[in-house]
Amino acid sequence: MSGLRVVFMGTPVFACPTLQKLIDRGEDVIAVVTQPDRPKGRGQKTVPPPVKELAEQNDIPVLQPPKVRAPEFIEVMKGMNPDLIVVVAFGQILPKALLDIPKFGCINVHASLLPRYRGAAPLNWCIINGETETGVTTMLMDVGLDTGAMLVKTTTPIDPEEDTQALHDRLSVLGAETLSETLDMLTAGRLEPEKQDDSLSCYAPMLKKEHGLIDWCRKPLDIKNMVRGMSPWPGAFTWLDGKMVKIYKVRIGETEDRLPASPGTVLKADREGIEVACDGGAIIIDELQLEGRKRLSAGDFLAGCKLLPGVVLGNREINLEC
RNA sequence: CGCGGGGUGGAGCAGUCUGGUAGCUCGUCGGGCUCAUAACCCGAAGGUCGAAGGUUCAAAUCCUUCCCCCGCAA
Repeated sequence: MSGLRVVFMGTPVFACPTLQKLIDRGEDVIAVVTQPDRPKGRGQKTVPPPVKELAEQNDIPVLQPPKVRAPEFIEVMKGMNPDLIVVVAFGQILPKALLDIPKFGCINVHASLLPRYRGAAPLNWCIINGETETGVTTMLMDVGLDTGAMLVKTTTPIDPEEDTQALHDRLSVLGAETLSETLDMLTAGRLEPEKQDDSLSCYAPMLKKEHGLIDWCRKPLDIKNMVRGMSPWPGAFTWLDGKMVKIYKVRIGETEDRLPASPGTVLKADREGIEVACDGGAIIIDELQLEGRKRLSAGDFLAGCKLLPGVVLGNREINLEC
């Protein structure tokens, strides 16, 4: 408990543990700002952001401005006279007029080791690029995108088998803890903001669906990392029989000598998995999902779909009866 | 009413258009073969075909309504 008047800004599930932490600490969370309810999912039903639901459960006033840079919203925020604004995966850029309002500024929880992986999708890109370590950084926000001075940094190793979902769940909790630590230091007057070295920075842009298309011409390790980084969303995929197939889990095949096979060719398909040729080796698919169907293990998938060696994946044309 | 696919023994699927004996690949159980096996051979059990109503001599199949799952889209 630091007795701070805090406004929390965040939107998805990732932000919830941090909001919960603020509540548990007994901070005076005077308002929660989140994105407007939006049509989402099958049926396009309008649903509230996860952060909104958590806030309402705790009787915290919720604001959902379409644009936080709107002058009217800035005025509302000024009127609240917050000591601090905590921002976690909010989804909108905060203008200087907003950043200048709180006495202690705006603190952001970012899911990477800054200055690496600034931007919207740090978790995914860390895994896609095969990083072995990542973490959470809290920073004092400035007008740039994730360029503010760093406050507290927590690192954690990335397991070679970990996918984005698992990392997401871990880092969302780690983020809450890191923020808590940051607040402790803030109230103790021990924070020492450290400027980011821009020359070491890189960006993690928002993922698009196309990022998930598997290029079988790449190395086994690259493909495996890509599948991990895309799971569960947007999902790595390839084409089979003119249908989209999502690939959720793969292994790297034995790099024994093989007859040359063009990338994407199914080498073997049995309950052990579906082995597919790629550059310099093979990838074994363990878990996949045909469009409109359930997510299945390779064994279950093959029980109902005769997938024979020689079939080539990825070229979006019909080449077998399934 | 955003678009589309699907619910059939324990798992995954075919059969539905052109109503008429419940099928396939596995799994399970029993037996056999084998030094041995997740391999192979033989046999068996196991299903109100998502639910309700309707049409019909007869419905997994045709008509109506409802429930659930999933891909796109976000």
